Amino acid sequence: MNIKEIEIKKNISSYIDFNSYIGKEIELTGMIQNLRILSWGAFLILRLPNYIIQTVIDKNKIQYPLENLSVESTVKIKGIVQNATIKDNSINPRFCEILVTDLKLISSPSINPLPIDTTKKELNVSLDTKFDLRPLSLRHPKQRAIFKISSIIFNEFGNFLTQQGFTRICSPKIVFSGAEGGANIFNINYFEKKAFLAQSPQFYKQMMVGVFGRVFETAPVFRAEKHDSSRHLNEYISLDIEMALENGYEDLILVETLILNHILEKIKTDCQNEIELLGITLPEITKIYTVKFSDVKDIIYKKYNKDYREEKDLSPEEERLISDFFKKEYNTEFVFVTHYPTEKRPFYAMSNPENPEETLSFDLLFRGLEITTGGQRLHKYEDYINKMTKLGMNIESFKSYLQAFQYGMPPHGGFGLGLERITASICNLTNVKEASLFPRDINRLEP
RNA sequence: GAUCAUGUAGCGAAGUGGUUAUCGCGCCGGCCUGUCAAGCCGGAGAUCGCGGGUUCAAUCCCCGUCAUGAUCGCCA
Repeated sequence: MNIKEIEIKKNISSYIDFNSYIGKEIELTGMIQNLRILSWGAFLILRLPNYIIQTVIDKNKIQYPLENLSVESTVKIKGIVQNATIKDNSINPRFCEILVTDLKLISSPSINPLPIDTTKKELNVSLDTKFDLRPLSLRHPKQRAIFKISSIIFNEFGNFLTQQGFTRICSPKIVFSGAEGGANIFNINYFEKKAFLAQSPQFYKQMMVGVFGRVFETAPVFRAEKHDSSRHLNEYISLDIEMALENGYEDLILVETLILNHILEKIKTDCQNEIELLGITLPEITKIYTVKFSDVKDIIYKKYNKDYREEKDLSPEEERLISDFFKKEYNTEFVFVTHYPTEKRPFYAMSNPENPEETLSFDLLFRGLEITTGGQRLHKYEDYINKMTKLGMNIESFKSYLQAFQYGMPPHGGFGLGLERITASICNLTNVKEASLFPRDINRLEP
C-alpha cells in the first residue's frame, strides 16, 4: 500500500506584492531572460509568470561560477528585494531588484547558441523564422505582451457577458454540416461517416437562444479557404454571441460597443506595461457610428473618386478608405457598416422588411479591418423553408438545426468577433498571424 | 489561384561577372565596481535556396523550380 496524504495549499498565486518585500528575503524560480556579466558580478534578468525582474549577483556575496549560467536556463534564487531605478521597459517591476544571496541551476538549454536572440529590445527575425521557432520566439517580452493583451480580450469578453446575464456555451467542433456553405470546410473521417470541422458555432448558438435567451462562446473555428493574406488564418478564435432581440439588430451594436469598452478599459488598467512596451495607443469609443453599406459606396465614390458601387461587398481597400473617412470626419476608429446586400449574406440572415435586397446585418470596421460580422437572423420556421427553397438548399440535411425554429424561437441575432484580428489591430501588428500563438495558414501546420 | 518582390554564416542585413564574399547580433576566449539594445580587445563560423543555361570564369546575367513576404480573390 502506498497511500499518501498531500497538504492542500491555500495560496498558489504567482502574483507578488514586491513593495511589501522591500528589505526582505524572497525566493523565486524562473528562467533567465538576459544575463550581463561584469567584473564584479552580473545582472541576471529573470522571467517569471507575471513579471520580468532584475536580479543582481555580487561575486563577493555568493560563490557561483557565472560561466555555468546562460540565457534560458531555469534557476532558483534567494535574495533581498531592494529599491532600484530600472530604465529597460521590458522589465516589470522597475522600482526594485533582487540582490541574490543564493542561486541554484535547475535546468539549461541543450543547444548553444540559441538560434535567435531574444535578449534585445526588438526581436529582429522574419515572420517565417518567428513561427518556426515559436516556443522560443514567444519568450521575447514584446511577443509575450501581445498574448497578455490577447488573453485579457478573451477573458473580459466572457467576464462582461457573464455579468450581463449571458451563459457560456461550448458547441461541438465536429459537425454534420457547415454553416456557411460547402467549399471552404475541412472534411474529417468520423468512424464510418463523413463529418466536418465547424466553420462557426452559428447553428448551435442560435439553438441555444431558445434555451437561455443570451449565450456566448469563445472557441476555435476552422476555414478551409485557400486564402493567403495578412488578415486570414485557417483556424482562429471566434468570440461569438447570440441573443434574443427587443429592438432589432441595433441591440447587437450596443452590446458589442459595451463589450469593447469594457475590454479596452481592462487592458488600460491591467496592461500598462504591455502598452508601453509595444508603444501602442488604445482606441476610445465615445459614440457609436453606423453607416449603410450603400452609403459607404457613395462616400467612397464622392470623396475618394473610386467607383465600386456595382460590387456587392467591400474590398479591403474600401474598408481602409471608409475607416480613414470616419477617423477624419468623426474622429472614431470604429464604424459599423449596416445593411449588407442579401445576396452576399448567408440564408439565416434576416432581410430588411422595407427592402428585401438588403439584410439587417452589420460589419464592424476597426482601423481599416473588418473585425466583426453580425446581424438579425430569421426566427420563423416558414421563413427558413422559403429562403432555403429559394436558394435551392437541401432542407432535409438541415433538419436537426431547423427543429429549433419548429419548436418556436424569439427574434434574435448575434455576431462573431475575430480574436486575432482585434488583437492585431489593438497591438498595431501588420499581420494577424502575429496575434496567433501557433498560426495555421495555407502552408503552415506546425509547430 | 493571380501579380510583384525576396532567398548570402545560427539570426538580421550589405555586396560583386575575376585572388581570401562585408557588417551587426548571437557564440567562444580575455578585460571591465551597476548594467539596462552595456562597453572594449581578440577568435571561430557561409559549398551565396535548388537544377539547368550563357561565359575563359556565375553568388551576381538568363530560364526553370522550391520557399518566404506583400497585394488581390474570400472572410472574422
